[in-house]
Amino acid sequence: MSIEERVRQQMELITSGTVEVIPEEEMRRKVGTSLSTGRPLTVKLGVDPTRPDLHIGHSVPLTKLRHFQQLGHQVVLIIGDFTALIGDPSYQDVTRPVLTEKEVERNARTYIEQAERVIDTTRARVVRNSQWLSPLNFKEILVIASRFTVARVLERDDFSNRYSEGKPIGLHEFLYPVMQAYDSVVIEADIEIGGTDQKFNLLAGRNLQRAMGKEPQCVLTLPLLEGTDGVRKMSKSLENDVGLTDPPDEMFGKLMSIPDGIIWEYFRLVSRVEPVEIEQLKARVESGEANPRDAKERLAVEIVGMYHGPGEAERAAAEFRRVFSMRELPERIKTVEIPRSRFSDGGMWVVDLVVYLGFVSSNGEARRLIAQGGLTIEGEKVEDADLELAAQQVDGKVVRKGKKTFARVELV
RNA sequence: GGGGGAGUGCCCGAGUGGUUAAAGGGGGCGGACUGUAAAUCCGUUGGCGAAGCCUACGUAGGUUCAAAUCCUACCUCCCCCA
Repeated sequence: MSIEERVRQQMELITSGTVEVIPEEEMRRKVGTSLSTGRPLTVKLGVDPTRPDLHIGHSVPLTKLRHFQQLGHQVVLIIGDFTALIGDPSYQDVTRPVLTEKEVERNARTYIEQAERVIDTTRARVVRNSQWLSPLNFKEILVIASRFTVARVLERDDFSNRYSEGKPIGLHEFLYPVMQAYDSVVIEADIEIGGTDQKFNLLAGRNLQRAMGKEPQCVLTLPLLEGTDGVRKMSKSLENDVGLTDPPDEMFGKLMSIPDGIIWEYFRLVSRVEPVEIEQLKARVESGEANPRDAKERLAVEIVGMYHGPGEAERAAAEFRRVFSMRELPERIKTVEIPRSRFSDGGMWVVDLVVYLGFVSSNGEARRLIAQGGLTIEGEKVEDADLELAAQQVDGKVVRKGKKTFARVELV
């Protein structure tokens, strides 16, 4: 096969699912040079260990890294343990809270573990940017920083919005893109990938490399995954995320709760279902032949399968049908032990029971729950908030709050 | 260094002496409906075994029969000028 043909093949996989490749021609040239010299390209992805968990949104760039691995290139995962101390100001409307080094380190470790679910970390270089950022002295920092201008940084919407709204911008936040750019200089990245929100930071790397006499990297941006609310970008802090370590049932439920409108985006970005098949499925739903619920179920099975295996995915699907479609009891219900002593004088007050089970955090909330008909014991609705329960009325019985919270009581 | 402005419940935000546990929205919780934990609609959303009583509007004092609202000091933040 000719070099040109192989370049074309590689580019097809590389550019699939991307938003922008900047500049595309240069990327093609790099791939060509790599193929003809046998030298793999260095592909960089930087992640900030500001949070202890990765969610399926993070798997979008990780999946792209895996594509590069498949093509034989060298992947570098940069754990931004140093940059995390500042926090990326991209698309933030407030200064991020400062993390302690200990928190960052703990997050960094879980990041690596979780990245292993998507890429082959044995073949990837995993490095921490504190390695080279931490030893820099003030003079060196000034030399690097002088390659950037305030006007340039202020062009960014996130900064200019905050600025015009009178919100504070820490001086250190200006240095964030500078540091990320310097990472590219140090590891001599050929390509850096990131979400579209990273475009400025990614291009900063390209500019700094050029300014410092290195070959500038190409930049590849990927779409941001919307959260399960279908409105905002997926983020743990917005609580609209699907965590990579979420248990199967929870992961499944969260995926079933996404609005219909973003089903296809999820399929494209975080599942392994082939594009052709996605299009067919979409067409069937749009023609009314198939139900969106079924498409969503398919999606949930795929994704849960990726992280927990197909067996667990099927189990979670069956469980979901049972609990939410059929309104039956789940297969596994957590058991809560209650000492018999709580029943000593006559019985246990329902309100106490609900609080004890951890269903609510106050008596008032328990009363409200009962008043609104959201509490059942062994399938029977509790109508009276003053109800006293005898031991045999609850022992071994299933208490249910709303649709999705269950506990089996066991007296000890 | 000078001048001005702001701090309200989980979040945003209204309220400038009394019917204010505090409008409205978001989020949460519950219910109805369904195709699902979508969408939509409705209810609810400080604590106390619920009577009444506590606690709450940056912090501490004060004025008043009565304070989120007025006064004083302090803390924190922001803006403008230099």
